[in-house]
Amino acid sequence: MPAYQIRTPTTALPQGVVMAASPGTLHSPQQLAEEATRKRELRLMKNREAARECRKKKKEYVKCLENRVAVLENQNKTLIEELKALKDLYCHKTE
DNA sequence: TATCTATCTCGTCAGTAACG
DNA sequence: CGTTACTGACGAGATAGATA
Repeated sequence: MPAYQIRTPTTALPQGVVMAASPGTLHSPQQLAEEATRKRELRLMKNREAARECRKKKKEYVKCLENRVAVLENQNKTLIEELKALKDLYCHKTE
């Protein structure tokens, strides 16, 4: 599992989703088919939401990495400047 | 302006890890 | 072991920019 992923189980049902009837109340093949369809639609809806959330998290993760790259590049630049200055100082001392 | 191409976005499927 | 959430891969449609 990627490091940016934190599992947080969701309990809320997506908007517009109606809970299926309890198993004991199903009888005819018609009802069974409807139940299967409902289950499939619910699964697709949840997966759709999950995919959106996953992509959002990934985007944020990438943005975070890009920020970190920028910070490190700046630090590197500063350190190079500092090293250069110290070298100059040292050279002039030894002359 | 019509067509082509590259890139982006979204939904779905399939596989996997984690949980109870 | 069954269920659930997460995510990589894929295909389809949308969009933007280039070219004749």
